[in-house]
Amino acid sequence: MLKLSKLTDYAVVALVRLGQKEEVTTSPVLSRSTGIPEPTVAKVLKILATQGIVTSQRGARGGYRLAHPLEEISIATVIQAIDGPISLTTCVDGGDCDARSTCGLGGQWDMVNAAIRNALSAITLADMKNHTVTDRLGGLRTPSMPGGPAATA
Amino acid sequence: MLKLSKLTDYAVVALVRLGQKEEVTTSPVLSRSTGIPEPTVAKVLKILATQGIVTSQRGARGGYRLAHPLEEISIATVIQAIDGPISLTTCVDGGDCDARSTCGLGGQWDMVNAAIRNALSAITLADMKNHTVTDRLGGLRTPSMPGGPAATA
DNA sequence: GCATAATTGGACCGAAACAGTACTGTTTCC
DNA sequence: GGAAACAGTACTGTTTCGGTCCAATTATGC
Ligand code: FES
Ligand code: FES
Repeated sequence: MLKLSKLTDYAVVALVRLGQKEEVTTSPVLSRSTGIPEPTVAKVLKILATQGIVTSQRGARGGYRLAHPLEEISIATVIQAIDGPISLTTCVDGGDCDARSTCGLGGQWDMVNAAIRNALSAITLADMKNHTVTDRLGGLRTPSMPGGPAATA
Repeated sequence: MLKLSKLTDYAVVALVRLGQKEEVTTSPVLSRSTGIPEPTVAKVLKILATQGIVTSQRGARGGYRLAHPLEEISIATVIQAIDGPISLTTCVDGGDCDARSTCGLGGQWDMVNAAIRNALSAITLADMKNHTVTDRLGGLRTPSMPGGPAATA
């Protein structure tokens, strides 16, 4: 369905909320603040900590804190942290595709991957917080897009 | 992992290959030509037929043919045909998100969805065939991943 | 210095979606 | 009438995802 995992959704919510606090924040507090179930938000924070997006402080009086300001964290970064690398197809530069020799379009998917990655990198968490979408997305237009109503059926 | 299904990959390969033939082409021929297993390519073609991307001719001497020229079929169209709608998060306009009231970022994901959809719509199957990437992607620049202009505020 | 409590870290398990396969039915040409 | 090819449906195995539980670590308080 080309939808990112719910964990990523939660991650963005938690990060934005975390960006509004200066102090270190614990998982239960963040859970109460966001409405996300405690174990889940804990897991998300854990992953984000391993990826260096948030810094963690273990032990009592511990918690999490943003490693970078909210404006410098792009959606792509969060997605890559949670969902793994953004590579739409299996036949990327690695190449475990079985039909690579015959398919004709060698590694042409990389172009698509780059396009998506750019689109995702252009949006930061600060843009999500308050929808001050600048005109940075102005270059992205939707062109024609055929195949709507099942022309032949 | 934010990767589209393998079926979609196969669909693009099959469609590009189909675009190189003027005649109707059968599933087994297409399978041999692309290296995709027969049953799988048949399934993909079937789905594409229901979505109106290819037209089918039943009976003996039947087969499939492109419904539109290769240049008019965007990647987004194929993805939507196979994988369903492109909606990255569960909390889109529908709104079955459980944390909508507390999360703060109302329906801000729609912006992200639109960005991806546009990026995907900007690439056609013809662009995949021979990497004649026009300057259509000129608008998609990689904006210095973290810490871009941060034009918000 | 030691016990205690709070909090993160990593591992485990069940569930759901996905990919692939097989079968049966309908349509068309020879 | 027979054969070839698409159409639709159903089933099964696999993988990934979402969620939960227990162990390691650190600050606090006595
Ligand atoms: S389908 Fe994977 S390389 Fe072409
Ligand atoms: S997380 Fe779904 S609406 Fe905010």
